[in-house]
Amino acid sequence: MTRMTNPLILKLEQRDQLSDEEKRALENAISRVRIVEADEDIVREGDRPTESSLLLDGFAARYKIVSNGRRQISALHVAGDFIDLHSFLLKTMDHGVLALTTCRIAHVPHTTLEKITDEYPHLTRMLWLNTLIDGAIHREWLTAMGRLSATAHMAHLICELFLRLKAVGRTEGDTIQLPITQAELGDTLGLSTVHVNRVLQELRKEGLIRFQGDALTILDWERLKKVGEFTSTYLSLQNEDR
Amino acid sequence: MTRMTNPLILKLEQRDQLSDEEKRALENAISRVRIVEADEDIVREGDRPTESSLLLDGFAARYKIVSNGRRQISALHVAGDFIDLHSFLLKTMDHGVLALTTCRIAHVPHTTLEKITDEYPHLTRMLWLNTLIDGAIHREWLTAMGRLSATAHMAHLICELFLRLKAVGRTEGDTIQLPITQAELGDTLGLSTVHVNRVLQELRKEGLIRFQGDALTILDWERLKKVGEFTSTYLSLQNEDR
DNA sequence: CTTGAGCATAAACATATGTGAGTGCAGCTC
DNA sequence: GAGCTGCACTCACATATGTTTATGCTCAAG
Repeated sequence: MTRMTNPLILKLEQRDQLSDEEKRALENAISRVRIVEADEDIVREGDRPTESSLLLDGFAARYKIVSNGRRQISALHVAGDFIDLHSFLLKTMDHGVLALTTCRIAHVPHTTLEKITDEYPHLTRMLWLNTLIDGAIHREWLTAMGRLSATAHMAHLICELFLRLKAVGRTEGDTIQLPITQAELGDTLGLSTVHVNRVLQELRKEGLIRFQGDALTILDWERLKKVGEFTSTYLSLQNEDR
Repeated sequence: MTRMTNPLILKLEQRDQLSDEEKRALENAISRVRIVEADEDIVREGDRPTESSLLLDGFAARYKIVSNGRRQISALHVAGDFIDLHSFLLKTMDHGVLALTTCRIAHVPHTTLEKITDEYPHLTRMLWLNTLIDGAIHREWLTAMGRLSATAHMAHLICELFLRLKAVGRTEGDTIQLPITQAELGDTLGLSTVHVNRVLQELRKEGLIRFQGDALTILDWERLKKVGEFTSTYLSLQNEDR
């Protein structure tokens, strides 16, 4: 495998400086890299992992199945996301994580994480920050789900994904690769597949996006933001002392 | 004020042991206590707090207002909850926090939190855990909002609040004091006030709850859990080494 | 004792979104 | 190149939930 910047480091460095020692500690934390194929579980509900999974490449979704078989996706993960860092302290997974595409995953043993919390306070805060941003995204999704129309909600999600992918260098101009089916989008937004389709058509008709195959292009960022009532504050994209 | 167990310590000790030194560090972290009246903001969106607020008594809500004036509540907080611990690292508040009742609030300066992360790794992990549980609750709410019926969602919320209040000794038998209006419940569940009323009537008619004034009594826990598809795993109520 | 505010409740009606069933295309496999 | 399979996409119809407006309680203020 070619040596390239770990996307987690890329992600954290947008929020605060990391010392060389901290970066080394992170790089060394990775014990092994694994490939998970699309539609396979990366972690299952009820598992008690002894290591956490860092997504190096691909798309993954945290999800939960409810009684009538319906599924809700509570988070979408992209390169650089520490998928189940929370299992380090929460111990038991209360939801599963699914690979939406082929995923390249690095593993960090919980014992290593514990050592980091013992020895690197600032790096610990940065990992904590990472989970706090996940929480902020959850809150934003709750607001969008509860109080925005389906169309606005979809626009919001697209804005968010674009910025998150941009933060880890995964955009090409105004285009992102979004290899997610409409059914999966429905499970993310809490909508039916049919309605996802209607909503996407509307965004297309309004000239806000183009979405063919996996390539999603943002045609009018300002209007898309407005439709989705999107502000990026919650993503904490500023570099600050933390 | 009478000296009584800090509800945060109570809350954390359900999840793992705290040493005397850690408890002392927590007690000492509190710089001043303040009363906030019902319907006042505790923190406002856009604020950059230099201290975090710990709720000692009362009910508070994290909320966000969207364009047409509608409001979404993304979290309900009870005694022992560290309302905006995340502002320690996220810096800028992306939402406001409102007192739903008169609230007694302790303040912990961010500088003190930083010192704790430098000196008390295990206590740091416990505070981190605290924010992780908030995140787990967010995910659960997302699932309930996206994929449960309004009635099930309400039942779910009631189950959760009951257990969370029980964990800090705020239940009397099967009854909790829930001084929250139906409009506020609507903003929490993403429903209209009218529909909240319908749904509560249904739960009453089914003999699952009694809810008069502020007193909410659970009449049939098992059936309420079933209706709300509630499992408590996500609340991490087990004591474990963390 | 009256007034008014804030809520819970109600009924009639409106609509965003869900459901079920089906079509057609693009890319695989054999 | 025939036949699958997985998706995007459509249409007709169903329904959960929202909206508007109004009523009546309860409790505090005067």
